[in-house]
Amino acid sequence: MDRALGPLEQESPEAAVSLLGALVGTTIDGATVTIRLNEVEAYRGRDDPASHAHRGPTRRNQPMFGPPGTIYIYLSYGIHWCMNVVTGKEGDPQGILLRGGTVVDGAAIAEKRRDRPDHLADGPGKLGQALGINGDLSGVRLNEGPVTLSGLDTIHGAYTATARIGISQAKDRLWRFVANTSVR
DNA sequence: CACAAGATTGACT
DNA sequence: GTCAATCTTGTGT
Repeated sequence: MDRALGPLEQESPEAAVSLLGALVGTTIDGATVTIRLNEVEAYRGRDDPASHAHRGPTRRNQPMFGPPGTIYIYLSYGIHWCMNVVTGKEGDPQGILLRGGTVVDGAAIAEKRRDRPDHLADGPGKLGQALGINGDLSGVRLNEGPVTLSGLDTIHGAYTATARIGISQAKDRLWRFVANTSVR
């Protein structure tokens, strides 16, 4: 694995914190969009009822069982492509849902994809749309193709841990991490 | 094969 | 605050 992705070998709740302030990007058809992450959520496997991997491997969640640094993309509500970064040990399904961030490069491209000038990546579906991703990229490795991740080792500011959003199970686990506004 | 639910968003009242 | 859109996936018959 790319040495810069070392933090992804940790358990997903710990790795999630290292993603705050990191830069995720795509280069598709020559167009690059880069987003600084400020909101992420950790998911695990068998022990996490809210996880897509809770009931074992399926065609969809297969990438979650891959090595850290793999990306897992799924279609939410039949409409939105959402992206996860796989962490932990290969075979032990864990992932981090990228819920939000701010566009720091390629804003014109993101605005065109979103068809609006604001709210470019303040939500998992919006972030996916701004990056221009789809299911074809699920299972691809970070920094070995069109999807990049950097800045994991950067010292970031304070953050807040809250319950995850939109789930009906395991609501007591505070695995949603949001960078405090001062560091955005 | 049938069907219910879903890691969301945006428009509308 | 409320609610429809939209369709894949997973599970059960």
